Amino acid sequence: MAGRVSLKDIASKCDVSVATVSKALNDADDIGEKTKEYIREAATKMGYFPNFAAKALKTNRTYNIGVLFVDEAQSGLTHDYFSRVLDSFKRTVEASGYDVTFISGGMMANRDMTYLEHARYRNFDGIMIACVDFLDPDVGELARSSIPLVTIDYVFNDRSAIISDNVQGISELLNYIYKRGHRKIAYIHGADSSVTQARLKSFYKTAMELGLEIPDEYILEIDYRDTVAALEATDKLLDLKDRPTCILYPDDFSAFGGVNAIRRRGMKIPDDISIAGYDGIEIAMRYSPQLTTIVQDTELLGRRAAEKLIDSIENPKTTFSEQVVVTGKLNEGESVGQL
Amino acid sequence: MAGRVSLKDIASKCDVSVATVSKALNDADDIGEKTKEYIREAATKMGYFPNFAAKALKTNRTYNIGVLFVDEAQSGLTHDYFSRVLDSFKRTVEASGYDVTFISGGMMANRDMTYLEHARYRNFDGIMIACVDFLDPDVGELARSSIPLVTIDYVFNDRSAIISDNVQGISELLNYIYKRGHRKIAYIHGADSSVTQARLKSFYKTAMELGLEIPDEYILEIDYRDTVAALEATDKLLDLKDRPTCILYPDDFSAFGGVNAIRRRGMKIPDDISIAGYDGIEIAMRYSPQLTTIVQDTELLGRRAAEKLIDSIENPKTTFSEQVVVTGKLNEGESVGQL
DNA sequence: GCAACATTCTTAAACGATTAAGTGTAATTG
DNA sequence: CAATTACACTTAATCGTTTAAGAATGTTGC
Repeated sequence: MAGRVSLKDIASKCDVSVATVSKALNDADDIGEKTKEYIREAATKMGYFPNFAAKALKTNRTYNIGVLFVDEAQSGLTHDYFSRVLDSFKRTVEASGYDVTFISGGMMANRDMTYLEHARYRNFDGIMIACVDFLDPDVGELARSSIPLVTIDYVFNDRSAIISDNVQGISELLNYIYKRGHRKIAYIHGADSSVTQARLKSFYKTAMELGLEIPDEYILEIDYRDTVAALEATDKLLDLKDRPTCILYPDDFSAFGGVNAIRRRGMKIPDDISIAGYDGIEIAMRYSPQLTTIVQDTELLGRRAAEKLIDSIENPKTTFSEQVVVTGKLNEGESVGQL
Repeated sequence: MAGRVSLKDIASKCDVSVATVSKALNDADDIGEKTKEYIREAATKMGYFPNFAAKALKTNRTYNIGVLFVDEAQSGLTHDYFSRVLDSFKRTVEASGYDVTFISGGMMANRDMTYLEHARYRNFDGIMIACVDFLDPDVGELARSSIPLVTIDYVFNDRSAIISDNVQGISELLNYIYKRGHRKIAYIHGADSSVTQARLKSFYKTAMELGLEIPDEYILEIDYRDTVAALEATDKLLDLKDRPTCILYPDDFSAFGGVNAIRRRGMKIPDDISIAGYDGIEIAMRYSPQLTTIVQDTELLGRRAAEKLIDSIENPKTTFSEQVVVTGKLNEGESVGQL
């Protein structure tokens, strides 16, 4: 009700010094039990809660975590996969008393700041980076700073990272498709990145293990989440004399682009051709034919990232950098037919 | 490189007082031009940027905006429509030097805070509320506070709000469907809320204007974004002796649930039955048949919300509360056939 | 009975900025 | 030329906390 109540107000009300009030509320051990009780009671009665800025100024701790989250494709928060990771991350850090603030580049209080400057200005206790162009020098500068940090799906030299197990995912997916009788498998993969490289490598390795021949024209590259490019790439594959019987897409979203191309020709999934996506976005699981895909454990990815980050904030001595791998789960779905 | 540089450091380096440095950097008019230049130069050379906490403590301005964004359906940030609004909001406020921090309820620094307490603790300059249960008493408490605030798609007494024009949207959609020759139109609407009420009212009004008969069994209620419920509701409609020729869904997402029910029966869209969604989420625009839907102008919604909020933060005297209505745009798509 | 210690509180400095009020010098004015 | 004004700076208080160091009181040990 009243304007903000400060320690001073409580102090005068209780006839003690400001220091006593501060210590009482922080449960210091040089304050008597009865005094503590008395002060605490008055504090709640007066509706006191600490002034964040003052506390931050003095303690150099903000309980605020900066999140760098700039979709390369400019689709921002709309990217389903990372949105979920972020959401899980947010819930976990909040449970430990941290807030989440977005790190922005560009203009900031009429001054052009780099990500690092912004992070230092806001004095974030830690930083999470996801879904950005990791080759951006500004991002690199941030990663080289001394601020506790965790990245998702990208490993910076000697910094903690949570990465989804793309090797296992592709391998499991490919094995499943093989088991369903497919031998002619095409892979439309995403644009170059560490994730793409891991997947491609796993694809070739698994194919070799299975004794599969993969002609060069079965491998195409498009941008992630580009339904139009996916449509065109699919058309190219369907135009081949020796058509694949199954097509892998970089992500579920672009798989939908493939579906369009396939439907346009009057072909049916999975009867005439099989497809598989990656990520397990909600709509893919709900739509029919339900997509065969690797469901990323976004909940776990976000939570692990949060846990790791908080750990390195609160125990800087004992915490070491590490890469945590989170495995996805095959959703068999209905889009890969039995041959 | 060095630890943080403070005004004091610059002051001693430049042989002036701290006050002079502060004023020089803030371009006060009682500092000589050459001195300003000299100090500014030293400041950049030393890598100075202000300490946010100190500034906030003194000026009582944080340049931080709290966003309350709790999906009722627990899907958090994954809600496509609001994610986009938030993204646009974020970009706009950042351009004016504000940051965005999530307001969380529940645990916060080992104390259970209400939204308002959290907002006051962080000293947000302003607050944006979207995508929450507006009947939650905690949300109401926040709305009744004196902090500048803007809501999206809900109007609190005497507070600014940005709302999408549901009346116009439904009307335009229904008129289009009518023009395509449909007379038997069913409406599966969302759960009760101000948005739902506006749409329903508009639906009935427009139907009356067009002289349409809407039997009661054509009107069903489900939760928003519930594909399973949408599937079941669709089945109910398709089981009627007197089937509708077109079905409206609460949102694009649930429309996909309807598509499943329809496809399951071997029926084709729009040949055997027509459907329409609402929102214009990305996948709906990319998938075939492209959904007939009202595309919400999420970019504008977010931007207007940001503009309004910043205005009321920076010009508290001259700014008045108002409700801004943002109209959507009909996407004709391919899911409503010509009869 | 007095040094030593524990307990509980207070004093005061500090964090890094902003800003009203004060000071000293130079320029203007009637 | 004395008085006023303008200019360019400094002093010092302040925002709301934390925390090291000091002080007052009571307790213990020998």
